[in-house]
Amino acid sequence: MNFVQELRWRGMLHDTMPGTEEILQKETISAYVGIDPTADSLHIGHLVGIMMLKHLQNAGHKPIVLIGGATGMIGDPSGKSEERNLLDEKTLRYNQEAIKKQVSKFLNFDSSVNNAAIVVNNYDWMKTFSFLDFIRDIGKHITVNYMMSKDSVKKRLTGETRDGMSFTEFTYQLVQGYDFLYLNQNYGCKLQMGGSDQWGNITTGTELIRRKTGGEAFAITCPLITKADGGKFGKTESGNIWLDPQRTSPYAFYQFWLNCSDDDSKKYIRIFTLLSEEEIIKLERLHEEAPHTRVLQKRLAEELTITVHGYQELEMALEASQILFGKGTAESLSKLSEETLLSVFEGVPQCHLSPEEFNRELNIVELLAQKTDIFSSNGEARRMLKDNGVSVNKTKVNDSFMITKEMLIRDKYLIVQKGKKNYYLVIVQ
RNA sequence: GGGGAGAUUCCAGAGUGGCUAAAUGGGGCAGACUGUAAAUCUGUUGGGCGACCUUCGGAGGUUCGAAUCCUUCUCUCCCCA
Repeated sequence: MNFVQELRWRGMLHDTMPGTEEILQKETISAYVGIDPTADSLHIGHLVGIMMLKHLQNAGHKPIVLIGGATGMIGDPSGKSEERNLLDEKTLRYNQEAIKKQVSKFLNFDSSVNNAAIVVNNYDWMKTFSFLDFIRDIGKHITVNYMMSKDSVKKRLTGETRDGMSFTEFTYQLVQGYDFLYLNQNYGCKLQMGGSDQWGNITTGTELIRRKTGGEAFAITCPLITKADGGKFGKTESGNIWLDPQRTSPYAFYQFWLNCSDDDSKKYIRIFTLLSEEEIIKLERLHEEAPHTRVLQKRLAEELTITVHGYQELEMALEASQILFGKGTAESLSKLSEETLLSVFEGVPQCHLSPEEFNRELNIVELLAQKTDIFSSNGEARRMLKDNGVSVNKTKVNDSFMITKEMLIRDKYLIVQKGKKNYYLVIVQ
């Protein structure tokens, strides 16, 4: 199976430029995907692009990860993002290294392989490119008419909201187009891949290459990842799901995938794992037979947690899930060793209290809203208590509940739950 | 430079002197049901136990009383030159 076919059955193919499949068959090429270095970690929204590169590399081609140090400062007009901040070079390099480290869990960077992945940063070639040079050497080749016809631009000018658009944003596609040209000339890169929202930007690049050098260049886009309920993929109440364990604990990461809806997990397992088609179909059949066992979600969560965090962290996440969602009781919690307890609750918000607070009995409302910031106001805490939404050490409590020293697990810990899934660890010391 | 429209609680969007902490929808959170799912239903969504306090772009003013009227400032969008 070739690369394009692979993407197709996995539901990762939205559009290709004519000739793309042929050139991939005919020769070994290099292709790139761009990533904005806005943080020192990737989040799971970046994973689709990475997986495209992964399949590309598996098919024998050379993947290039382009860090958008320059373009990231401008901001794509199609995104609803606020004004971008200028990253200083030090932060930029730091983020780049961090991102490379994460990407290397997926792609092979071993330079002894002839299709080893590489990371480049467009800041390196943009920083010395003067405005005058740019408009003369690059801007000349693309007409404003052409640029205006892009959806991302049109939407801003004539769409419902008519936001208007700064010149800077308008320039974006040209800068991204130049990246492609640069990579084409310096790395022989003939293909750019990205989300379907990138189509316009990518074709500006291929157009630029054709007009300036007469060279050939191609595009592949994948559908934007959606959720069955229409929500934005990769976001939870608490924000992005990051690959960095400091930002999203392996437990939370595992839980994210485990909580996917049935429909979504069918899609995601194709996109985010390397399982074969036969195996996925087999898993789906198992899932149909006994949906409640969530075969697909479990496998998806396991595969990804292993790739990103490793076996050991997966074990930990499984154990934590067992304790938090199994038939955990106050007793089972108190039986845990301190070490296990802490590892289970790693990544769970923690609050610290001094033992003096417990010299007398402490009212639950006071604890939740004043001593800690589990709730932002007394009223909210009371409301939630009244609605039967708060548990202490796995036991539901009401608003007259008093906390005593004796309730502390190992004389130090108190497990507070807001609803079913939101845990808080109160540490008394 | 000229003209017009607008800025409301997380978002969208009603409200044009007292009955308005502010309709409705979305989103969030919780409860029931369940598979730690989806769908559905229910409750809740400024703070305070309460008397009350703080909110409708900013600042002043009119009034017994203002999100609503006036003045001024800031910002956004549209149209004309």
